[in-house]
Amino acid sequence: MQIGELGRATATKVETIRYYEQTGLLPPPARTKANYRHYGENHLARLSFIRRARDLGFPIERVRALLDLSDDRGRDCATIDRIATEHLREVDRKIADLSALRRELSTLIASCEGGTVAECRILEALAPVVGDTHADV
Amino acid sequence: MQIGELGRATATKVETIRYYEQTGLLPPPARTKANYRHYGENHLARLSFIRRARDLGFPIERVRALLDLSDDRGRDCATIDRIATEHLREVDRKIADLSALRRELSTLIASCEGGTVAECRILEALAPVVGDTHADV
DNA sequence: ATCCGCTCTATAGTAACTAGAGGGTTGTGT
DNA sequence: ACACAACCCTCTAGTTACTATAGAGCGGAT
Repeated sequence: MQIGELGRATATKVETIRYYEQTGLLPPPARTKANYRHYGENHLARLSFIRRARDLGFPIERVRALLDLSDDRGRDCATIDRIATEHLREVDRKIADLSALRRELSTLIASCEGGTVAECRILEALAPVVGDTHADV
Repeated sequence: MQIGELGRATATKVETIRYYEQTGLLPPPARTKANYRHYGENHLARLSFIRRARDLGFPIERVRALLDLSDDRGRDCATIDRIATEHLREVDRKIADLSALRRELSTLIASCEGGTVAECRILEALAPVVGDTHADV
């Protein structure tokens, strides 16, 4: 598979793929004798993961950490457990936020179908956490 | 509330808040006579929404569209319905991806507790959609 | 053989912050 | 009253994660 096809399969611009290779997120693929990049299934899986994780709001370094969980065969369970648990907590937080947003969007749509432009509480779906005075990311 | 306090309450750097004001995402607040920005509850709610929506991977323009749903009192139901339904679809997609990732993380953690560093299928959680040859965002 | 659409490298530009310089303000301590 | 830390201000420059452009090579179809 060449770069354009990989791009289409993952909704990624060709330039972005080359950028990921530059920054070491995607391993350099084999080259044809015309110096074209040649990708396989493993690249497809990895790039798909990167793109979708990015779409979910994980910064590059967090994506890299998730990929490392998959790559590093030689790490001990305690370390893997700690890192995975951390990620799990963040995933749960994101799911909770999305569910709240989903509920408000549904309500909004339902009230529209009912004919009334109801008061929109969408902002309250992602309301501030009370008492969260330190709130470091 | 002044800018630093608002920043702490929403885990946002002061510079970022001023940047959001510059770009029109956050309305300019009142000023004290020393020219300090002075914020109220509405700013807090709005900024919280912006930050959390950004954390969920929505680009600024999409956040703006969501905020407009909340702001624009004068729009007809058909328009609101169309936009909200679009957002809902994306939210559902994100929830599905996060749920898959959550499942794989849980499996990984469980296998660790079982003592074995099991084969990690985390990459497959966000595997490419087969036959998705166009895949535009 | 030539055209069109792909690929290559290298560099410059954009979006969304982030950090720093240089300077004013406000609350607390003596 | 004065100092001093911890705020705030504007303005500008730097960083991250792409995105676009320039200039050139490859490769299947006509």
